[in-house]
Amino acid sequence: MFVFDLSPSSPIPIYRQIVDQVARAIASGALKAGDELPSVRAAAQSYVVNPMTISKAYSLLEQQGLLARRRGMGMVVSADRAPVPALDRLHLLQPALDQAALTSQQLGLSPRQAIAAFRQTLTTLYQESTDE
Amino acid sequence: MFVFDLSPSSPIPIYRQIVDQVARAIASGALKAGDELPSVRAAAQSYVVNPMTISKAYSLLEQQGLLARRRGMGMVVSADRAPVPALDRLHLLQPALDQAALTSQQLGLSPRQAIAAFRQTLTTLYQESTDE
Amino acid sequence: MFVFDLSPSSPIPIYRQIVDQVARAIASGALKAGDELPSVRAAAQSYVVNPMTISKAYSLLEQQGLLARRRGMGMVVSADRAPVPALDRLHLLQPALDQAALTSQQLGLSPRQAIAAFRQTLTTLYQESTDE
Amino acid sequence: MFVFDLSPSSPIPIYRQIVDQVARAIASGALKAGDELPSVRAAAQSYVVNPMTISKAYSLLEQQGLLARRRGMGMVVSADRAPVPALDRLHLLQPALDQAALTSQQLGLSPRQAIAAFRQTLTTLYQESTDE
DNA sequence: GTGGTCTAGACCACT
DNA sequence: GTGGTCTAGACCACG
Repeated sequence: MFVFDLSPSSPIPIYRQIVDQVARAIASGALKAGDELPSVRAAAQSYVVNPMTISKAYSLLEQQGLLARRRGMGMVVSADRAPVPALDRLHLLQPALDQAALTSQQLGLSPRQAIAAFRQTLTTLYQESTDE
Repeated sequence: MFVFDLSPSSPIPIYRQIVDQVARAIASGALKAGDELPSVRAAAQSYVVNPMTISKAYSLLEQQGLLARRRGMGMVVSADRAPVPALDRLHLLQPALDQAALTSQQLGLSPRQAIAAFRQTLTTLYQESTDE
Repeated sequence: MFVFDLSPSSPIPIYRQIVDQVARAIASGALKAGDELPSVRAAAQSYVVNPMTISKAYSLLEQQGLLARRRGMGMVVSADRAPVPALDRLHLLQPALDQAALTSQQLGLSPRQAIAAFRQTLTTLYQESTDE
Repeated sequence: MFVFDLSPSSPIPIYRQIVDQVARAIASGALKAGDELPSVRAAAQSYVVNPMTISKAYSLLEQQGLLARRRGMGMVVSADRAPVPALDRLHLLQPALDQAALTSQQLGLSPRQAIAAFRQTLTTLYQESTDE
């Protein structure tokens, strides 16, 4: 069963965190067509969140065509979704890269410096997840 | 005169866009002590923004000690601000890098791919500003 | 044996689709007194539907007096049902017409356009069923 | 200012009624780009509905690109929406026509009868709105 | 059991 | 003033 990683204190609304995580999990293939998601009530209890917050996230994902409702039987990953090819996944990363590049430029840093810092950040992050 | 780059449709509030851009310009040395900023009225008119929004941004920058209010003469960059050393500027870049790295990981991309895409993004951006 | 035309993805609940179709078939004379309906189990298997859904639909039809339960032998169309006169059948059509007319008006279409489109729709539909 | 026609007793959820009506009004040209909608609070008070219900409808319309948020200044009809050509508006009517045609067929009515009844329905409805 | 809708009311952010 | 988010809790429809 899929696990969310929610930060209630983050400025990003909870429902948005859920939407983003599910969307990325589908894009990366971690969630496949037909996979079930935690029920609204179960997720609400697990993450100590109001059921409506979970429901709102699921509804948005349904509208995007990523999830499908099975009446009375919960939500599943939509059938018509192939894992997104790596090239398109890079597109999903682009906004974050644009932001970082712009900030770097406005700070007067060189591309060399920015890339070095990004490499360091990536290394640390990916190592953490390997450690677990 | 300093020029803002504002996107009303961005999820980042307008006043925040202003604050960030001014702060970075000062950190990078693009804005130096004594440099004048556009008046609230002028900026509001130029960028089709509510004057209160400009004013709020200036007030925040004043609170941070980056700008100083000269009565009847608009805002100027504070005198006591030396350009921030490159090492500290990297710290200002870190949040954007964290976001990009996290997104990359959730999309199932390799660090190699992410760095290559970031290098490309930087190259394009820095070239544009050279062209002008 | 009577055939249902069920759309699991339709916003109309499955049990309602069944009820409506059987009721209309009886009204039009397509189903006559004594005609048998598929057993709950058979229908559930054929249409990949929860048996309770079929059962619920049959129960509703029984309540309306359209179907009769013969113990151990499935459901049959009630004996006391004469085909509904055409005038009354028009009444059963009215809600669908009301909906179409209202939509047409809200879209700013002329009655002329709406009727032309409806005629086209009917022609296509009736032709299809003749072809089979 | 745009006026809704809400039926709290209808099986169609209130937020859906709002979404449909606004979408049709934009499609028909009754609402034009830049037109303002009633504020969430004002509408909630006028129609004796919870503000969240209005807000939900507006959010859905924003997602569809029909409405745009002006931060702190309410919702307006999105700028990039030309009135939908009549041909496309007929497409929006099609589902209702399909439903009516199918019902008519299942009732064993002739196309002639169905069209006559539809014409009558349209005439009554359009006259009513002229009378007002 | 499942999700959907709605309410009442609180708090926050933006302009 | 504007809309957005979240909660707590009720009720409904579907399978």
